Amino acid sequence: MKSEIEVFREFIREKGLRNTPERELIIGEIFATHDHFDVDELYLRLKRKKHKVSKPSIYRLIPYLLETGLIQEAYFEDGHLHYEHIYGHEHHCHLRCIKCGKTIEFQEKSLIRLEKKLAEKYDFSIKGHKFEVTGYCRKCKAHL
Amino acid sequence: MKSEIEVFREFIREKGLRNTPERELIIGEIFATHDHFDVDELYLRLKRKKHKVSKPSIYRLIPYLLETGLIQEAYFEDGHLHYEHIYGHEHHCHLRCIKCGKTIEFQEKSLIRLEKKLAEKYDFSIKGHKFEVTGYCRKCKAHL
DNA sequence: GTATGTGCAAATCATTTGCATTCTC
DNA sequence: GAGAATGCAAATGATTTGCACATAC
Repeated sequence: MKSEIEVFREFIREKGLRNTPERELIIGEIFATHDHFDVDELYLRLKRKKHKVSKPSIYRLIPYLLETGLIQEAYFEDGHLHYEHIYGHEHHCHLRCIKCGKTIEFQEKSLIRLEKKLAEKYDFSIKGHKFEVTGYCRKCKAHL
Repeated sequence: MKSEIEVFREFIREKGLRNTPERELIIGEIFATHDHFDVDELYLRLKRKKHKVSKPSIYRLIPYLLETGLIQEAYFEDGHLHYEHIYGHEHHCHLRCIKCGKTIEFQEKSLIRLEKKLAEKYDFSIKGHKFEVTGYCRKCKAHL
């Protein structure tokens, strides 16, 4: 399987754009942990490692990463979007605690079937889906 | 079935808060159409009808409406949240066109079963779910 | 060499907040 | 009459943009 960077380089080449060390640093950092991320947090992680990358460069890169399918929007919370890298993962959904933010990822093949059914019924060309279940985790529901 | 306003009045009373004509106007406007709404659009709709309601009043009301379950967040798009009224509707999910924004609502009982399964498996107390399928509608996929 | 990408600072846009005033209970 | 809610204007925070400079191709 191609690495994330290779996928991105190919995309850049096909589009006639230019690659830069900043972009590779950002992508490297996104894939450095399994966690979800948001722009500010990603920026701080890069800064901590003494990498000189500005926030606008991150904001400008995100649409391309979405387009390549390397990342996707995960959820909107605390006034901003949170993303996750999906390249190399199976598609998954989220079970998220409203109180502490704990997130569990799970796979659900039945949703793919449902997607196909909808595509047919409504004559849509499906690009993806987001299934988010919210509630209280074991610990938090005990203290409600 | 109680009207939306009655539900809200009851909530206000129980909480020891105060009701106002502004709040009733906002709620009335939210339920005046079947469409989704966002704050700015709702504000303009009220303005057009010569109703004097400020945006902060809308913003301050929304958390209460979410708490009563009269409305819910529908999706984040164009830099802000979109809501929909759900009181009196069956729970539904969205199929949305990425290009033109056309949205189809559909019901899916199987998701409730899935929710229950997850609740058991991960020991969560489930509050709700959001299932959003995105793609291109018939018209838009023709012009890709 | 060209024109894309970068960082900075300023602008924009959604949302929140402080505050004086008004209104509900 | 006390405390909530309102509207306004200012503050905040996320994101975007203009621009001069750097650099990838």
